[in-house]
Amino acid sequence: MVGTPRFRFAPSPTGYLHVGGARTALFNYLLARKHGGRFVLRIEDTDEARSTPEATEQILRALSWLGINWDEGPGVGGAPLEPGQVPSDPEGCKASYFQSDRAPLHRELAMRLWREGKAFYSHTERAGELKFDEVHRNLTLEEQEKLLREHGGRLPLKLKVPRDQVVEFEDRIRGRVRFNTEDIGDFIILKSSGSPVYNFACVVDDYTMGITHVVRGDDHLANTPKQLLVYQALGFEPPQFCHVPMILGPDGKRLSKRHGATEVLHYREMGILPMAMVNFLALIGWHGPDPDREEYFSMTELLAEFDWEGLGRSPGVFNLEKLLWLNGRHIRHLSDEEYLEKLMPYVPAGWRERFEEAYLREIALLEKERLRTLAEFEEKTRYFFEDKFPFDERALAKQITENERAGEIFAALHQALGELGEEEFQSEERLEEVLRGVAEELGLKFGKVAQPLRVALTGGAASPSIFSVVRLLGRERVLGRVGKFISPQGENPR
RNA sequence: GGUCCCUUCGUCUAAUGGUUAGGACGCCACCCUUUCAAGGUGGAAAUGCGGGUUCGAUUCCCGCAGGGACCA
Repeated sequence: MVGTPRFRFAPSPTGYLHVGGARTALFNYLLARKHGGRFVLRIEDTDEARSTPEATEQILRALSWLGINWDEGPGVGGAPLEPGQVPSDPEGCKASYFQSDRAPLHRELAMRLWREGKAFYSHTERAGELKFDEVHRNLTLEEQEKLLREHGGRLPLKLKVPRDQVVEFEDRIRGRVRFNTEDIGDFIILKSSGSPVYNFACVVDDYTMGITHVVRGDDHLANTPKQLLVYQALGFEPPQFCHVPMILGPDGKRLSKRHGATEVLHYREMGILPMAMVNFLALIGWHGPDPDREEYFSMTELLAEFDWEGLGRSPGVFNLEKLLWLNGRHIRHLSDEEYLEKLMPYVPAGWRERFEEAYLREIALLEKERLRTLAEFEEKTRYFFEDKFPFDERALAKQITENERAGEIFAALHQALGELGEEEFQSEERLEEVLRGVAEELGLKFGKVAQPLRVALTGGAASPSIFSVVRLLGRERVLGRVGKFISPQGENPR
């Protein structure tokens, strides 16, 4: 099939989009863009019991959040399929991107296989009871109709799989892969309820949607020979397959909930930037052409550099630390304006109401170098917005309650800072002068004064520049907070 | 249990029939510094095991082990 390459991502809406699925979607998206192709999104909602509209909605939202936009799929082109529509009308068959809409087509083609003697009814419902059903697969159509009637029209339809044949294909990542049909056996394509089985619906849809490249997780590798047999029976030309390795949890097992968040949208709540997530996912199972290149990628850079060549074959462990690091890189890479815009949803509404935008902005920019996630902002800057904020026990002990000179230091600070007017509080230069003066006066290194002050003002041992903190907090709040610690020894003897 | 897939620092990965096995996260140290970050410099850290083929294997082949997936 020459022409525009067509890639697809086909999730089942039985739950949220997890990171493994997101990565598969991303690879397809990048490959489609790279090769001037189309990226198709198909919702495989054939499992009626477990599929929900909410899950579909969630998946679409997650993909959109990541910036993985589909050229065709829900909301983009398409209409429900007419009952009985067959692939003589290929455009029409692309019409619906919900697999459930396509059931008539699946049934139609399954029946065609039956009429052609390539599929048969069997009452050994449970697959695997016997690999090859030598009795039923050899019945004539008439005999099968009779059998079907005897079972009230409810029998599964199985594909008649040729015996002792090698099914092989060229996988884009793994090279030649071979299976023997003796290990596969006849398998169900239509359940007794009349609904198609995954391996059948998938083939019909991929083919009728004109998919040329099937890039999916290698958990599907063992499905591929079965699908190839379906292509063969239907007389359809198969697409090119590419099985990407899976993403594992830190214990080397398939990534699952017990490893922490596997839900893509959960990372949005954590304050991960979508582009950081994309960057991170791209780096599992793929590497760029230049091994010494830094690992930061923008979408533009990914689109330029991503290709088949960099794809690897061994599974990768999801490394949260690296994601957080990359997220920090992406945060710092944002322009100030972009950063502020992206940060705002993570700033408590009350803070935005009660404080001036300029104040918020300054604090936000002070933290820009320090954040690994946007959600961290709230806990890291609470002392700027609330008078009640938590104290780090160890810092409090070290710098204040167990510091013999704390009372003296705070008295001197209170005295010296108290002498400054509101205006002088706005000059970090002036503040530095005064604070260094206090240290000198007490015969202490500057840090010995700055740290207790930092703890008193922020509750912790780490913060932006102490001068910025003092300035932004302002005279009143600084004197208030310092005042409380003037005689800690007296109040709180150790 | 059957079939298939995978195996380089803790993790993501690069490379080659001959290299000091490279980069990145994390870790450690140092620099910067009022702290924490950020940034910079340096360091520790890997070819699963056993056989072959070969002058030489981490690379090719075979077994094993471990992990994973699918089917049951």
